[in-house]
Amino acid sequence: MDQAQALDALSALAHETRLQILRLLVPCGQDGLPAGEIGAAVDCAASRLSFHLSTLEQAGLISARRDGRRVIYSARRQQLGGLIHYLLNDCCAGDRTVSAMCRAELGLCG
Amino acid sequence: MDQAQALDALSALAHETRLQILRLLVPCGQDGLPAGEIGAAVDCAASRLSFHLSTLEQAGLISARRDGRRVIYSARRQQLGGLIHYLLNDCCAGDRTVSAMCRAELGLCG
DNA sequence: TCCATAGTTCAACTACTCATGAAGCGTTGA
DNA sequence: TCAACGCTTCATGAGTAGTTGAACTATGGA
Repeated sequence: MDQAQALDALSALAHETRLQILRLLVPCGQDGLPAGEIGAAVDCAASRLSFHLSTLEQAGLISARRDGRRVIYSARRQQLGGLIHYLLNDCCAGDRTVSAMCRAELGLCG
Repeated sequence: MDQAQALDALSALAHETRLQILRLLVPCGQDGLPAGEIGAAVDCAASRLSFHLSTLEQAGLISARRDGRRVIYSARRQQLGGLIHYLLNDCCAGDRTVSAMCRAELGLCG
């Protein structure tokens, strides 16, 4: 992930509804959720939801596939990992204070 | 860090100049850099720079102190770590794919 | 006290993002 | 083939973020 991609991803995440959508989709893995269920969960009108989903998709953070008349969205977890990787490595240059904050989450020995 | 703080931080980071500023400040640690040097490094007019610095400061990502007639800015690395922690833990719920992407940066044994 | 330096704040403008409702497109079942 | 469903796209308007240059504040030195 380069700076331009990271900026796209950060912009996409910097919105309450879209962050909510991602938090909803990550645990669902590859199965994902249809747009309608996402809209109900985040209490969002169809057209607005579609806008937010397309923003997330353009940023590479989610992907869509059609299943009959429904469209299933799922989180692209590699891209999310890539963003965090970018923040840690390229942006924070492996800074000790920053990385120490993250170790507990990753079951580390360091 | 809660969702509101994370959203502030993400918004602040989602701008090329501000991301550049942070990448500049992190390696400087507590010493930080005066506004003038930051402006020269990121090629940014004074008033615009001041605007971006205040955005980063309001988001809690940098802090300012006066030194004579200069104002020294330094990265608040704990907040940066907190944001990454939030993305890993609260947003991605410790997802395996996401955390695997980050392990290499942290010198992990897992 | 006066001037120069270092930054910040303000006002005006531009550009972009977001929300809304209506119209449109693709799919399914009668 | 027609209506219903699920979702997307479009047009519009409101609000917000970003840029610019001028004016302002604070500090230090002559």
